[in-house]
Amino acid sequence: MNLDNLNPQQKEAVITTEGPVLVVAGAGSGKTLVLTYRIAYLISLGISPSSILALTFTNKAANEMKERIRKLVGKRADYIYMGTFHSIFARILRQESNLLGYTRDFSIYDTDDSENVIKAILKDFNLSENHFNPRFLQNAFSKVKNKSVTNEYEIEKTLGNQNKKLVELFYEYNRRLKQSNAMDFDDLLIKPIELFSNYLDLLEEYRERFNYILVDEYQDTNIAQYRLLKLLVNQNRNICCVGDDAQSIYKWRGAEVRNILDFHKDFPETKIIRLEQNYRSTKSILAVADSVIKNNVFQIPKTLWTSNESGEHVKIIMCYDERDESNFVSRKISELLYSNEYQPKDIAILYRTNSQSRNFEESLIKSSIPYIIVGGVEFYKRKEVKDLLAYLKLIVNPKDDESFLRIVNFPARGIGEISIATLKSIARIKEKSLFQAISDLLENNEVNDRIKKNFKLFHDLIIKYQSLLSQSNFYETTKAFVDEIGLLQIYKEEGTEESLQRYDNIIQLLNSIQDFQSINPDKQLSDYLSEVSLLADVDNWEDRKNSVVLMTLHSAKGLEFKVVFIVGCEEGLLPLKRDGMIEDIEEERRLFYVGCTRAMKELFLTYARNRNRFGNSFPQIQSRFIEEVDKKFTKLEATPLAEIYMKKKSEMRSIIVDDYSQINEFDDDIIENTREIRPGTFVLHDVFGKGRVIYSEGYGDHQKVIVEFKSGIKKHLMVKYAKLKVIK
DNA sequence: GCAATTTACTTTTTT
DNA sequence: AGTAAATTGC
Repeated sequence: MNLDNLNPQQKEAVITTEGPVLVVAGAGSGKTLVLTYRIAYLISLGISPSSILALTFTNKAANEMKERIRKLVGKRADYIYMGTFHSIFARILRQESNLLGYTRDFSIYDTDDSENVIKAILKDFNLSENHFNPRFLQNAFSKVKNKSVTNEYEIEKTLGNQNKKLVELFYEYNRRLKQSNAMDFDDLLIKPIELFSNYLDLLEEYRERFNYILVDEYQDTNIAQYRLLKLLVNQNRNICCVGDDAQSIYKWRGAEVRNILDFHKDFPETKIIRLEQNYRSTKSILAVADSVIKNNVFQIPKTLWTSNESGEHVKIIMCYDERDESNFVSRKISELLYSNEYQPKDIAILYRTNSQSRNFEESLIKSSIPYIIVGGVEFYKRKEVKDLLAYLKLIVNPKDDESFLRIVNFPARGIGEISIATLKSIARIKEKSLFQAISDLLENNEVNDRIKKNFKLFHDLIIKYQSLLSQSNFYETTKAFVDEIGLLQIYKEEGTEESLQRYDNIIQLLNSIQDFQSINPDKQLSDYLSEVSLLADVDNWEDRKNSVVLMTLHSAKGLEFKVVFIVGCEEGLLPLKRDGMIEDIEEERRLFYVGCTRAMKELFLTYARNRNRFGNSFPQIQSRFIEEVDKKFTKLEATPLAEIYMKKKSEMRSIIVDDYSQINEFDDDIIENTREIRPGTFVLHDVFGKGRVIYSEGYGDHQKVIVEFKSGIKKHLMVKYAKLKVIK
């Protein structure tokens, strides 16, 4: 194998195949390259691909890596065990499920499902949700599992509050999941630990199989994952972990940077390799990122350097408000696209919270810039999608109470609150799942016939499709099922924009089932459901679409773009403040660092003077991270609106100190004016006819635009003289 | 039991 | 401001 295009450290990381290796890889230092080459190299040495276990952070990363390895070693790449911790161990758990008292068709509950289970428990225990916040409990339970603590005292300590009640609820929660033949995300990590600790011969089997273990994004593994790794590593101790403590951004989810620091304690013979040359970014971008991250006290000292050119200055832009901010970004993107230096897919807009995407969506539409939002209300969390999936889960796993409750009366079939309460009490007495308790309800003389009839219909429906599923392929069965309950018809008849969207989503879901079946002809419906539950937002993003990408800073981890906009760089937003508290300032700083280091050529940092939150506008202060940036590498700018606002504000201050009403009136005027003619606007010109504005600069009498007319010619015009009329 | 209206809550970040 | 939950009226 040819390793000539690797630098000495990268090469060492590739060819040190035996024994524990820790690769401390700075941002953009070719970490993915090293992992792909390392795996390909192992295979070229004659090592069986199926003895390689490669754990990544997202499915997307796994697929990309597999694709790249395939290019190097061909078909053999298909046999590598590669995927996220969750998906790999879900697969193993399905195989060994009976040892743990689950069936192979167990359901996977997402965070919302878990929260619903907790709500149901609180109700049954007569506890107020005000006193026991379900979301808090869900979070706390997850923490216990992430830390993989098992003894009661430790559980109590982790749950906090010295509250025995919480421990009781925790046990009840797990009991109910087990009874529903369901696992939550964390179970997918701790159940394997349980499995391997109880069945040592089985552990030995897996240890032998996975002779080479590789872990990507190691800085974001939690204690449970680390324990799992330690269990699986065999006497050869061929484990290679790649990570960067500066990019650890999932501490809130239980990730432990200590896993990096402590690695050599468990593996004293570890070879530590540092990758410090950055191949991705310009000097300016790297310098900006570095000047901020060095304010963190807790970090492994390292010097990331690059031989790339200095490049453009990093731009810091002050905006008036969030709409001005999104308009600026759209304007700038039009400009970048117009220069023909960049394509839409080269550009990313990164923000701290999903809710920030809305304004950008609006302004990008107005400017006719193709875009794609990664995340937000994810596809698989939408009501209609979850409903259909709940039906399928119930058909596959009749013990799944959560799915049962979700769809038992949707579409409406006359099974209301009272009917369900009756069924619940029967289920509790008989110690059966809700679905299984239906047959008991039907034989119960105290239940009236109307209720019985409704349950009977529902029961027969599910039974029918259970048997259909065993007879024909699951896509056909699902399709027939959707037709029978008239799901598509319901949304079609409603006819609102929202329900048509839902219609499309159901179609899309059916298509994805069909695709899954044709790609994996030997797999079952439960495999599909499992895969779908473990998809991340980024996994669904097809970058071939050539669109500007909008996503959270978290989702951007591991990706790179030629141009990056980090928006909303304001105190309270980035770093994010909640309940008046900033959770963990160093983690927020690392998040900012991750954002900056995604950029290859150009980086824009924007902030707004005012921002709407919960319907009210609040004055904002620029982020401390912007203060920390070494200004030698930046250029400070302001949007026209922000400039006028600042000027006006200082003038006003000298005249009337407290009367802000005049500022607001003034603001409305200028906002209206600059909004009218902007990139994307269609205009009519006396001489040139119809055209579209593709670039705009300046404001008022100084506003200049570039218009592309129908004839194809582009004109630079001063709005003041051009007498443009806005059309549509 | 169901649809329509009112109220409450939301903005962390995700497998 | 926008959405989900809760409450009311039929």
